Amino acid sequence: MSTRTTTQITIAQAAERSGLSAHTLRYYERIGLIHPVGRGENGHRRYGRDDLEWLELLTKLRTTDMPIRQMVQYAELVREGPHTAARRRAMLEDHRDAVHAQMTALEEIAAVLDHKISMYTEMENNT
Amino acid sequence: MSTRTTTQITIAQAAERSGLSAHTLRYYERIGLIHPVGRGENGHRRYGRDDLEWLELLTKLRTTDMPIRQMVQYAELVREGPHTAARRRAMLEDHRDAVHAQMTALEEIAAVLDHKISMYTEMENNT
DNA sequence: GTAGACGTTCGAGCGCGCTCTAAGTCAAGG
DNA sequence: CCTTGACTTAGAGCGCGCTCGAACGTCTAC
Repeated sequence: MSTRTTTQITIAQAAERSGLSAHTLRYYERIGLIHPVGRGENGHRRYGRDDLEWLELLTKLRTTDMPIRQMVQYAELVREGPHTAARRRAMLEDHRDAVHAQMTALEEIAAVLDHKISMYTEMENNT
Repeated sequence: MSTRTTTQITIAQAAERSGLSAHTLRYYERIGLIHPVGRGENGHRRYGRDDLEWLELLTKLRTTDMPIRQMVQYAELVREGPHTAARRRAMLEDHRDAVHAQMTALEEIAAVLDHKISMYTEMENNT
């Protein structure tokens, strides 16, 4: 029998590893973005491997501007079980498309910036 | 003598062409993001070619997440005259770098999403 | 001359995503 | 014992970027 003691860490450590603040971690839990995390004897939160992986996904989605409401929805689907897999995949696909669109826009604008910058450089040389 | 009557349009038209709301246009002017725009005899704003071009730049900077404070700073430099060109170029370069960083992050995450999506697809097929 | 569409100013309000405060619990160390 | 410090909760507050409302002015058509 394997006792499931998978590297339980404190909220401070989880904060440091995830790059989020302890405040934010509690906030995420409150709003249902994180499944209620386990507690130690003293009632303190203990974060395990899975929690950290989940946080990693969350931060990826956040940095690509997925709205929190959508992330909550995704989290709910995960909690509902495997039969929601198709819907989850659809959400990820939608988001991936959004990310692609974002990238296209960025590339276009980067080009415009390069153009403007070189115009400035030219101006500076022609004086 | 050329009379300077360069296609003066109303705020509603400027809103439509720029994709911003009239409310937002006035707001941008209030906070110094747009140099005070000309007025018709009735006191109504009249937007010209230059204004529209400026708006176009603004929206590009916004969609690439340049903070409004920074854009205001840039606008101030423009108003101060040509001797600020070097500083303006520096700002654009900084922002271009930020955009590149953003793009890199997006690419990385898009890859992760693709991976997760294909895992879901696999799951669905193996049942 | 009056309705209705469009414009003006000033200031308040809002949605998002945190961020922080206050008040309390608990454990370890001096 | 008492302090220190990491944790807990509930709820208030904040910065950003708009967004909207109220009250009023102006132009056009009927």
